[in-house]
Amino acid sequence: MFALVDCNNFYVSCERVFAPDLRNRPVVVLSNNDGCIVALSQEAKALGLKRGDVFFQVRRQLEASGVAVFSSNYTLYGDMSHRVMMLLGEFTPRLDIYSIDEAFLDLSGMGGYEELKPYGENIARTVRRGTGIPVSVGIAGTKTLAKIASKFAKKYKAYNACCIIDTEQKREKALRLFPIADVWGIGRRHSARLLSAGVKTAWDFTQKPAAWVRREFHVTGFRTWAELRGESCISIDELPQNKTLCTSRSFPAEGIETLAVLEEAVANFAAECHRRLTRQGAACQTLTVFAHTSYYRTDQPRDFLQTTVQFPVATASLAEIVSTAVRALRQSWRTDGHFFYKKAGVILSDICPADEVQLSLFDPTNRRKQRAIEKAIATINARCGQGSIRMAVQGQDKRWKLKTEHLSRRYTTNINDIIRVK
DNA sequence: TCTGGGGTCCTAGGACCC
DNA sequence: TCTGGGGTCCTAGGACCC
Repeated sequence: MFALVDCNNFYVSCERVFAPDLRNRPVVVLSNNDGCIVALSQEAKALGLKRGDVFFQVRRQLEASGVAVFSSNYTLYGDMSHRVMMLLGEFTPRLDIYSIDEAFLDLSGMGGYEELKPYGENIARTVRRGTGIPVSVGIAGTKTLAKIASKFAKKYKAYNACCIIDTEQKREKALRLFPIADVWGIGRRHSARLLSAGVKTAWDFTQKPAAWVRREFHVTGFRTWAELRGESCISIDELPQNKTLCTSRSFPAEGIETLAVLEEAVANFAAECHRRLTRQGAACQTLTVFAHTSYYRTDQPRDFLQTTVQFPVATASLAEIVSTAVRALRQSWRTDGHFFYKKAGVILSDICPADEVQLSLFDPTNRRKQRAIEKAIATINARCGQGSIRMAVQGQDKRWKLKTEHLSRRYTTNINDIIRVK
């Protein structure tokens, strides 16, 4: 059996933990740059607001309805996520962290309903008590069915935060109620095609012949079909390793027009990529830098820069990654025009474990010395805060900084922001 | 004025090998 | 008239997820 634990309206719930007056009030959380809505409370959904709504277009409506608005505070959400996952880790030796707000637990060896139901309820209670975050738990024999069970647990209060699909009768009943478009693995395209084939619910899909599903929806669709029928095809992945790693941002207002400012931004993106790369104990062989103008502006010249560089030997070095990114940007910078770059980013790919790097006979770099320096930097940054030591090209003033006009405090990660109880 | 940021997997088709 | 059979690797693009 698998359990899927899903945090309810995660970003909104994180904000509510530290601002209890927001309970029962409509709340939305915005994307970077306060661009669009990425998370909403139930009350906000009831007002007709949707994920993806563009902030400046719905701003008046938000003000008129008294909706609480937050810029996204990833420092807070990341830390809260970590706390939730730590608690979940105590319930199973095999935890599969699927996203910032979801994780699968391997419950193999557990007993029947009488044992699972209190166990699931206990998971929800423990997370709620330990972090303040409400969660929904779904338990079933496949990951796809567990996802469906968690949706029922979230929707109907009577489940007491834990829904279990453990018999054929319950499976059929659940699938007959479940719209095909909401199934994990069925996106907009597939659901449109399924609807035109007369498939409205998850149950309808399971009644289609295997050969048709395999032909029309390839192996991924076929796996979803089999999982819905109770055959487990997607296993627990305890240590997912990134295959690519990307740090990118949109810039506020007009964007960036000078190379110096863009260089500083790209250097910081590269440093962030490096931080995430080394946290996984990995190295990368390929680096890509890109920058482009706004897709929405038709009145300005457009441009898309992209340069990819192969490292001679896979690297995990801050200096090498940052300097290579900056060099790649300079290389692709155009001098024959004047552009306002609205977004830029750094992508690391061909990622492998740092201790499996293929060395080169002709590599002139002193890797041992380099590793010692990197280790010292990492130690100091861990002790004194990220960015205490950084590359000079990363700059100080962050001229490319994001717009975050509705940011909450870093309640859990900065001593100056800690909540005060009077 | 203003429109997010991060991933994975699969397939088809081209280029190449014997 | 009639153009083999078996592979690998790479890339672009599509579909999906949160």
